[in-house]
Amino acid sequence: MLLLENLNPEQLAAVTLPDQSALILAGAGSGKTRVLTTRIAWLIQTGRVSPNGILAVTFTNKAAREMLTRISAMLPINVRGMWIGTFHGLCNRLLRAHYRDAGLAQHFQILDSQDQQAVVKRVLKAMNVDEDRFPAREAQYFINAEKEEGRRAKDIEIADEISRRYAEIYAAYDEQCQREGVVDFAELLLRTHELLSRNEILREHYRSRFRYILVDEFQDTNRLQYRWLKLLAGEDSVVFAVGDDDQSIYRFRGANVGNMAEFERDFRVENVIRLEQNYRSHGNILAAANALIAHNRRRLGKNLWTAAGQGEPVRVYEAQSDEQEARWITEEAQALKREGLRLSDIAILYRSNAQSRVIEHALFSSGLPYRVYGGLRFFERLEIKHALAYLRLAANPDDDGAFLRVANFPARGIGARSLEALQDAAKLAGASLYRAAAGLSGKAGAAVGGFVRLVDALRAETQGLPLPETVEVMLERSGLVAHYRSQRDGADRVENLNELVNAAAAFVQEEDEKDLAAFLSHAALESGENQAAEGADALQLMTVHSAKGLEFHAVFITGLEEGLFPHEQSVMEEDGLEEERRLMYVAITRARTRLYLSHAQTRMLHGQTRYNVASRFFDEIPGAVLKRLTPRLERGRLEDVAWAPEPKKVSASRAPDHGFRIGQSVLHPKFGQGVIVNAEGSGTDARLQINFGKQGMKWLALEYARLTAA
DNA sequence: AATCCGTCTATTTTT
DNA sequence: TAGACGGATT
Repeated sequence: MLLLENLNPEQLAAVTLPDQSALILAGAGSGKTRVLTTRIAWLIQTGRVSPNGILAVTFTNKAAREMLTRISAMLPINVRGMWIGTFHGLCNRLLRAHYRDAGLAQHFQILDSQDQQAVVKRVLKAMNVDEDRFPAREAQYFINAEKEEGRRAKDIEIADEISRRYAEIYAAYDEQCQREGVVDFAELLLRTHELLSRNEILREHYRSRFRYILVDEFQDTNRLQYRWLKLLAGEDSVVFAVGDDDQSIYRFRGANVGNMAEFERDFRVENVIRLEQNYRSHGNILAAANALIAHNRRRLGKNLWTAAGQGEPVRVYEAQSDEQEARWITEEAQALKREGLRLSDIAILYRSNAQSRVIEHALFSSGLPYRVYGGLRFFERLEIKHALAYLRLAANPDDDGAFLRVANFPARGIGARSLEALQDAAKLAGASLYRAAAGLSGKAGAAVGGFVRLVDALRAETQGLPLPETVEVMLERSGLVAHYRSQRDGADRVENLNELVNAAAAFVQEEDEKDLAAFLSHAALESGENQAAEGADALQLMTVHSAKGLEFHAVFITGLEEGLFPHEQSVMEEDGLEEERRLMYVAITRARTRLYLSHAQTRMLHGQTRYNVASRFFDEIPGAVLKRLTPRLERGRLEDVAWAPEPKKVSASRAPDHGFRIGQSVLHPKFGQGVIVNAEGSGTDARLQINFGKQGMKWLALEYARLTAA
């Protein structure tokens, strides 16, 4: 069969598995997506199932789109019948279809994290909660965590005053959302789960429809998502779960790798297939990755191999400072460019976003084009949020969040006092702001009344209009475009607002949907491109997390220092170090042919200079695959975190006369390798504070300590 | 209603 | 260092 050509034996076995649930351990670069999509195509082509019987779940819209495109390329069928999407997207689809059974408003809106936080804040204020003791951030986290455990406010075990209060906040928050007809991300999943558990007819309907369920990135599923799958699959569906425990890097947002083991048990998995042949990286790179990840204890076990040769060694660079590291990256990238490499095939990775600044600075000075991933995305921009708020009010006037956002934007004389009066009235009546507005009198009533009429007019005028025109009318009538046009630096925002019209047009065309509510949920569920894609060939700067799933010819992993990578906060956490190591594993396996690892002795962090020791990950990679580009500064192995406290400034007027400087590596006959982190005194009084890593931090008198420069 | 200023904080991120 | 936020000021 044409479909199955060029699959390796393991891939073939996975694709053609008989009707039993299976777990596919797919290593980095092992052709995971290919297996997933070919499996679907094979199921359909061999007549095991019609497209209608397929449910495929992914984590990102990007992955879902990719799957869809690949399948349509393989099969001459209409892919519309298949349900392929993210957990949230699929839940949204289900809830829209059964909103009444789910107890939701017909045009319920979806809150993104920002919106959710705003609702939480409003609830806290209305409850008169002390926001120092119960910060909105914490409350939001609490609510989401509880929802992900499948618990409602009433299910929470009250242990103390604090948990009692949080449970109350949770309850009030849910009531508020219900009143407004809005739903947060976790709610989409929980609501669907509750709907299907409660409603046997619906449950059986979907169970018998989706005979084949496929899950991508299974290691990233959280508890609720897993329960959701179990509920939907029932006894008879065949679940094909693809994942890689070694690439589980999202524990902090609820991902539960344990789901993999649980899946094996719950679904009586007899087939665990390992895809270990890597088609991406050269031998040395894989050797580094394998050796590193072998240091983790909790693994399902897997070893990548490649038919390609050893390739180049992994290059290691030690810089004096973060700035020098950045300059070196720039030079090296320029050299690669001269060799003919496309800049977009070079990635510069870091553990945390703050690290990008120095690098950007160096790149900017050198004139090398680059693109930074992360940051604000299209639908998260303020002007877009404002525009969407008008649309949301047109679709669902009870959306208080949207109401508050734009009632006085652009300014129309509705001040804080008017809004407070309105909120009081709404609270008293147990109604939304929009509905309470009618009962408001006086000056406030007049101004608010004007806004309500605007919303009504907007709804009336856009009735029956095509979506893009609805957006256009809204932009004009709301006064948003006029407002930004009059601002000196509003040009970009006006441009973005116009872009929203295009987004609506694209949505109508691609999704074959013309409903405003559908467009709004699309906006919430798919927050859009991370940054306008610049056509120019540019270096790719991103965190290791966002590099997952990507590959590059050359990869720089920067800031490989204790405290940074592995991050100091993770080292304290249970299992934190193992996750950092998986993160490093993900970073390494992004590279096809060239890999650079770099670290700096000195780094500016939070406005203070820190003296960092090289990451322990260097010690976990065999020296044979490494090639040092800088003179070797061998240092003690670090089992625990070690970094410098704040150094005292050595004033220039009393420059030390002993020749040692802060940040320098030294050798001590008893304590071994260390880094000077502080110094005081001079001459025979000179004392140095040295970080000996595992041996600890010591103050030594220079006169007696037999120190040598390392 | 807009702006200024001091305080606080500071992994990782998708939906 | 630098951004976000809340409170106070103009």
